[in-house]
Amino acid sequence: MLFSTKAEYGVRLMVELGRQPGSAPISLNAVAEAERLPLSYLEHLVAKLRKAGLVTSTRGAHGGYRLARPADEITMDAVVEALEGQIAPMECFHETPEGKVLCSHEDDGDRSCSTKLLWTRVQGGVTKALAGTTLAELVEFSSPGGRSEAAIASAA
Amino acid sequence: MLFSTKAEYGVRLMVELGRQPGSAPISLNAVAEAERLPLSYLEHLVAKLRKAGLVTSTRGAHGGYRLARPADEITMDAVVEALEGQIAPMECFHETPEGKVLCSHEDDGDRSCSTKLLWTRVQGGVTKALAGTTLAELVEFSSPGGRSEAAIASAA
DNA sequence: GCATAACCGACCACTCCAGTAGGATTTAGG
DNA sequence: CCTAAATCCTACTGGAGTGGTCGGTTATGC
Repeated sequence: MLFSTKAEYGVRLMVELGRQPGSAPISLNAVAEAERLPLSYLEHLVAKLRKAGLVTSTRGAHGGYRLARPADEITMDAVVEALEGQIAPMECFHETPEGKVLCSHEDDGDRSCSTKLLWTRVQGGVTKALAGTTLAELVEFSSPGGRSEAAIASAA
Repeated sequence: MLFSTKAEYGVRLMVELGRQPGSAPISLNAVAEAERLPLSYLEHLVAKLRKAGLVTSTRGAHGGYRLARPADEITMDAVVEALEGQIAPMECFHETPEGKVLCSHEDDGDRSCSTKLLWTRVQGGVTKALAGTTLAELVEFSSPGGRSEAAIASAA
């Protein structure tokens, strides 16, 4: 598996929040029941989403969570990265702050890493798919009158 | 990490085999020393590659491994899949023998899975990158007079 | 027949995953 | 003010997968 259930559950959580357009916050309990997911586990996930600035919370009775931004301004690379950590295809694969790609097998004077080409392409494919999908799309897709399956293919 | 070192080591192994154009088999020991990888661990990996029909082996003294096909006829999706198992972005993501994508959250009468759109796109991006890269490319890229870094970007 | 190699299976330490548990804190409503 | 509802926080745990190691068996060239 490329991703664990953290991403799976977390994305579902975000979709659930995006489904309600009202300004009232939604309790985790409501999300847990709607998606049939364990509440106590969702707590861990939503904490990551909050720390990443993707959702806001209001405490106390009638509290809950809201999207921090409109759903069409939330791309899924931010969501998945908040939940799973940095998305790299491989352990040896690091990204410098300037966005340059490094492989730890290169900088020790060795010949250039034979697998770098492959992992770079893979990462490109994943990030393009994630960054090219907004939460709004998922909300629309999952709603009863949502778009057809044909929409799945289009990644651009 | 999307992939473990099994894919990393296994791909290196394949590149090493592809580097020698001679017909003589290459011993695992030679590969292990060239790439500084533990021999006994490589044994497990090469077994998977052999079972997948990607390499052939000859036993006994002066034995070793060869690519089962020319390097430009080996695409990396087969290699990675042999090493890591079926490449699915998510546990709930199954592919039927006919190539149809199923999500286990759909077939129990539920509404269509809200995350299917996303994971389908991600998988598409990954498989496109893997299937669009041949072993021959990696061999050429890693050789001393190999192609420039500019080649990394091109995924088509 | 001996060194060299592929093969095979058992084992092991470690880490991460998925989830539970228990409590502390905050807040709306009565 | 009290209480129920909710977020928040930390610690713990069983299980699975990772990244190896080890010992032994079989096959083969010299």
